[in-house]
Amino acid sequence: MNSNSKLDNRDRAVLMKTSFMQGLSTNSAIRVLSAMSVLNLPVRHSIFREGEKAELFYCVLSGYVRLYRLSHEGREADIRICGPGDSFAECLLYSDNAYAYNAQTAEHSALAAFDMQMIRDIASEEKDVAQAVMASLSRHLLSIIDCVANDRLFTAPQRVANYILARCPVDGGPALIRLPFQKSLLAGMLGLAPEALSRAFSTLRKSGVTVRGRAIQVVDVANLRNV
Amino acid sequence: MNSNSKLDNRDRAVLMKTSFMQGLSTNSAIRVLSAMSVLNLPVRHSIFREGEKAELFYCVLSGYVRLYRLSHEGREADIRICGPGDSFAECLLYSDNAYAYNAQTAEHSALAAFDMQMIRDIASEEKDVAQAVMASLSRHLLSIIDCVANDRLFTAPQRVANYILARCPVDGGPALIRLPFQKSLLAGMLGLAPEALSRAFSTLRKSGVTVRGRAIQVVDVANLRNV
DNA sequence: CGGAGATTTGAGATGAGTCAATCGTGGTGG
DNA sequence: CCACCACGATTGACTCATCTCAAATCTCCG
Repeated sequence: MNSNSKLDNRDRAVLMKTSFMQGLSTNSAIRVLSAMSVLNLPVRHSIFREGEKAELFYCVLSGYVRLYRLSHEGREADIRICGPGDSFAECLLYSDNAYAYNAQTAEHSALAAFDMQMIRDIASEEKDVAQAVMASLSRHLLSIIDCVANDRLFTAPQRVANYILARCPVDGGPALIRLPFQKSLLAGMLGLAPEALSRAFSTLRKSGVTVRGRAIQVVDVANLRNV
Repeated sequence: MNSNSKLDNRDRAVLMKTSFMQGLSTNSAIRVLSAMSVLNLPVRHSIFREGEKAELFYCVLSGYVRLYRLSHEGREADIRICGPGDSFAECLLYSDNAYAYNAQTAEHSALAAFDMQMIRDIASEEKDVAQAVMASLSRHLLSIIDCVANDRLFTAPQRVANYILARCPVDGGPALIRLPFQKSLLAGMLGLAPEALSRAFSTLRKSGVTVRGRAIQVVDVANLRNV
């Protein structure tokens, strides 16, 4: 199950477009790749648990990964959903050495796993690698700031509308988008119970949002912005 | 009001203990200091607004700074409260060039303001500066992850108990701590309305927490952990 | 000591979670 | 190709947490 494998062409293409690896010099890219190996994991497979010693960080090549925390009573709260191109746990490169949350695959997924110590060493020698780390950290910080602000400012239907709008290619008129994953994942991502997401969708029906399976149809994007 | 001034001894001591500046070589520290100036700002003074072009990032030397976002209808949500030693807006060093939130002083405060472009240049030449930036970003990312997880997993009294426990010097028995700022700031920090914080404190009374002004008394720290 | 601002308290409204039952759907195997 | 099964999604009923508004009280600063 937990098979290590060579980097195939598709994975390589995704990896090089990652915010972490894009823009690296050839030399740096080669060095970074030598600190990496590929994992192919089945659905719902634990990648690491909170508190474990952190020796690897990851980039998602395909599939989706759920980062979450547990409460004492066993309730789960999602912190971030990572899709192709996203990296996670790089925040531990220059900080604590224990993972701060649990990570598990939400689908069958391919991951690039980087050896932290090796990347630390490379980053201290290659400026562009250090810069890539900083860019990646900055991006995450900004996206999680959005998450806090959304949680605190908006209701469930508003957060769902925001999510839809952020993925609509157009500024006005009709749009049709497809969820890249199950609704229960989206619910966790928005900090909602699945039932709450469902109700949010049905609230949005009167704003011109129709949901059928993973397909979401918006009558008028401009109108949805008023929610 | 917005007076620039020289770095006095107390400010200098705080600045050098910042996660951003501690551990820098003498040479790097000198270069970084040359990219910095000190601001003395009165209470409730806007430092920057969301969307403005970002040319400076900051370290708090004394006082407190509130980072927050506004909803369309004008409601405010705090994202982070920064105290002495904390830095903010460094996440824009290698990312967007517009501030992602509003910042205002919550008290009369002294700030160190760093020129982003100059720090970027220095970081590309001095490894230890780049490393300091990464360490600072990592720390923030981890702390805001805690914030999301707390919001999503815990109720108001639990979040307040967590806050108190994190500041108790002892593991068990009685403890006495002092809030470093107004309760309304703490409320925003925990994602609560001031009324909700007040009610949370009164809920915690039966767990041995007594509040008088800014003084918080805990009968038995070990017991509070059960909340 | 006075007064502005902060905090507390009460009452009511609302958003979201939980539990349970039902519905739909996609995948599997006959 | 169809029937069935398992799991995800939806809906309803209810509970609980937190917000809002308003009034009363407290506290700290000048």
